[in-house]
Amino acid sequence: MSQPPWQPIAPAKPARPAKEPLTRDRIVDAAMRVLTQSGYEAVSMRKIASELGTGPASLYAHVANKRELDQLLVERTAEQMVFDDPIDPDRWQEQLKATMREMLRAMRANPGVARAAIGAVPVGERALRTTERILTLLKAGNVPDQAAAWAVDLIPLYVTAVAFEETVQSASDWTPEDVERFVNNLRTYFEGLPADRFPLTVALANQLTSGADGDARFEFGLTVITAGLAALAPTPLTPTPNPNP
Amino acid sequence: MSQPPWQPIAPAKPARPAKEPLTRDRIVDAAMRVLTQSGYEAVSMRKIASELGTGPASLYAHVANKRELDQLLVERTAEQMVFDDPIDPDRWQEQLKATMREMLRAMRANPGVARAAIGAVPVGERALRTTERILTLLKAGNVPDQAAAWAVDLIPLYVTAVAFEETVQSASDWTPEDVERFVNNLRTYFEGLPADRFPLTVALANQLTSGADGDARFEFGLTVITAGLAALAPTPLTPTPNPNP
DNA sequence: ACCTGAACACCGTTCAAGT
DNA sequence: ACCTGAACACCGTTCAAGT
Repeated sequence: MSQPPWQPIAPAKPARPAKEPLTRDRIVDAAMRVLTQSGYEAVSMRKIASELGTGPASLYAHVANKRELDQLLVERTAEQMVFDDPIDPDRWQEQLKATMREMLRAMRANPGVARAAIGAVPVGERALRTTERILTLLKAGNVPDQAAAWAVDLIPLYVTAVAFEETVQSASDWTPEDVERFVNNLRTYFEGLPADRFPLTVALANQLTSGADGDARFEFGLTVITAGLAALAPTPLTPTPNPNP
Repeated sequence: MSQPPWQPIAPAKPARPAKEPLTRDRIVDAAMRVLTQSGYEAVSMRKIASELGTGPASLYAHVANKRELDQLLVERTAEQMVFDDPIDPDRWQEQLKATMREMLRAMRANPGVARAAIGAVPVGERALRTTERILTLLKAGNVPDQAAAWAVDLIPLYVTAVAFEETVQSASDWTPEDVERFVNNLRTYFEGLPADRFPLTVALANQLTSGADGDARFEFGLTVITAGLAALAPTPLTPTPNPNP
C-alpha cells in the first residue's frame, strides 16, 4: 500500500535471512549428522562446511580446530546418556553395570564417536553427571576415595575402548559375512598352530573366537571390573549391622 | 686389460646396486623410524617413501595399504616384548601384572603405536606367545576357559587404551608445564562446581586429578582387573590340599 | 564481527608407462 | 616383477580481502 515504488519487490528485511547464520551448535549438528551417517573418518572440516553450504574457513570463526570439534561431539554423546534409576546402595554393583551399559548404548547410537572420545574426557556439566553417579555408586560400595576417583577414569576407558573396537570392524566396509569368514579363518589358524608351543591357544581356539558379535564380551568386562572394584572395599561383604558401637 | 675400448668406465655390474631393493622389512623399518621419532600422525605412505628415497606408489608393490602397514607396526612392537620369567602357578596374579607391565613398556618404547594397535589384534607367531602366556597364567589361577579366553581380549585392550591415552597428551605438542596447568585448571574447575549437584566430584577433586603423570593409574587398573579375574575362579582361595579324594 | 576464495602444505591410492 | 611420475580426489589450517 504505502510501499514506495522504488522499493524492490523482495522485502528489504526478510523475516529471516536466506542463510541461517553459522553457529557452534549448527556446526556440531552437521558434524553429528556426518558422523552417524558416514563414521568418524568422514568427519572433516571441509565436509561439514559443504554440508552447511559454505567453505571450510568459515568454521574457524566458531571452532578453534578439529580437536575442539571432536571434543564437542563427545560432549553431545555424553548428553544423550540417561540415568534415571535412583541410587540404591544395596544394588550398587548391578547399577554400576547398568550405568556402563547406558554409556555404551549412547556411543553405539553415534557410530564413530568412540574414536574421538578415546583420549578426551568430557567435562561439560551434563557429562559430569556420569562422573558423579559413578562416584556415588562406588562410595555406596565402600570403595576408598582414591580408588573411586581412578575408577572414574578406568570405567569410561573400558567402555570407549569396546565401542571403538566395534567401529573399527564396521568402518572397514566389511559385511557380516566377511566378519564371520575372518573369525572362522582365525579359529582355523589357532587350531593349526604347533600344539607343543601353543597348547592353550590351540585348545581354546573356540573360546578365543567366540562372542565377537554380541554383548557377551562386554558383559564379561563389566563383571571383571565390578568384581575387581568390589574387592577393593575394606569390608566388601559385611552389611554394617549397627552404626553405633 | 682385456677391457674392450667401448666398455663404459662405470662397471657394468657393480657389487651392489646404488639403491637397495625395496622390501617389506625395509618399509617397516622406515615406518618404525618415523613412528618413534614423530608419532603416529606423521606415519604416512608418502613420508615413508621419501625416507626410502622413492615415491609413495612404490610401496604398494610390497604392502597392500596403510592398514596393513599399521598392522605390521603392531607386530613389530609385539615382537619386542620379553617374557622370560618361568611361570609359577602360586604367583600367577603377580606374574600377570608383570606381563601387562611389559606390554605397556614395549608400547611406550614405540610412541604412537598404540593408536595403530587399538583395533588390531596381533596374530603373528611371536605375538601369540603373549596370548599363550596369559592363558597359562589364568589357567594356573583356575579361571574358567571362556573367561580366560575373553580376558585375552580384555587385557591388551586395557594396556593399549592406557598407552594410547598417554600419547594423545604428548602428541598434542604440550609441554609438561602445559599438562600441569591443565590438571590444575581441571581441579579448580571441579572444586568450583555446585556442591549440591556434584558433591562427590567437588569433594574428590584432588583424587580425581591426581596420578595423571605416573604409573599409579595403570597399577590401579592392573589391581582391579587381576582381582576381578581371580574372583571368577570357582575356588579362588583354597590351595588344593590333596589331589586324591 | 563474521564470512569467504584462494592458497599452502599435506594425505592415500591408482594407473599407464617404463625397466 | 618391480618401480616410477603423474594424476585423482581428498585433508587441516591460514590469511588477505570482502561485507
